[in-house]
Amino acid sequence: MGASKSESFSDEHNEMASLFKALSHPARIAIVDYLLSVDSCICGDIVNELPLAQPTISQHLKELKNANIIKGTIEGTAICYCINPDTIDKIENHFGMIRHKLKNKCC
Amino acid sequence: MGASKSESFSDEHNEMASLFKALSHPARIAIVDYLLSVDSCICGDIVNELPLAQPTISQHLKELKNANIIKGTIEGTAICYCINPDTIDKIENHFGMIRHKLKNKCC
DNA sequence: TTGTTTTATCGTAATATTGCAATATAATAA
DNA sequence: TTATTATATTGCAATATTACGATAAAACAA
Repeated sequence: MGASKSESFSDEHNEMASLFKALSHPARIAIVDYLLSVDSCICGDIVNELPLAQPTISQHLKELKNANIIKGTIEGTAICYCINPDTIDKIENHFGMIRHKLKNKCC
Repeated sequence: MGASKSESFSDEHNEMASLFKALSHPARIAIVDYLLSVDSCICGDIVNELPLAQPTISQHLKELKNANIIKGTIEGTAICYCINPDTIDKIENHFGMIRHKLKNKCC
């Protein structure tokens, strides 16, 4: 085989796995970090910030967009990218649940 | 190509990406969830909980162990698995940083 | 119109992941 | 010793990901 048996798992588990998969590459972590490092949204200059070719970055941005981790709005010729706080919330809530359950355990 | 250019990114970005990669499969999310769902550590019955063959689960457990997300201690014939709270802390701190930086932004 | 700039898509090669049967290993029991 | 039980490893096929050159598309400028 090779494909993951996602149909065997719950929607919740698949959804969280998809979010983490979107964050599972250093280039995508670096993109998120860069978007956070400036005060406003970033219009256009992400390609110059990373040591990857433009089509590769475009592909990584697409994955982050598909996972709703970032949002992109067209501004003339460029595209402005921003973090989507709602998705950050979702991930934080997941770890809040983990933290809560860990309190009841012996480890 | 195909291999990710991890040497081009910072240690911090690579480390976070590795943690998220370990959580990027629904079976591994389900394993973590199961370990959290009982009051004590789990000795042995993870294989019966998931719709995957024993070698596949062993492989997923290995990845979670390599990422320090779970710990395993030998108990006679079985192995007891537990969540490693330190790694959960590390991930939570990362999102704490993201949350902090998001407050200074316009989105 | 033509040219420029920015981002997306296509095509493809290199590499990684997923899943499992078969087998091996390790600890205990009989 | 020989079983038995629990987990790990090996080997391989199927599939997914990563990266990038070439090219396309979209918006604007001259």
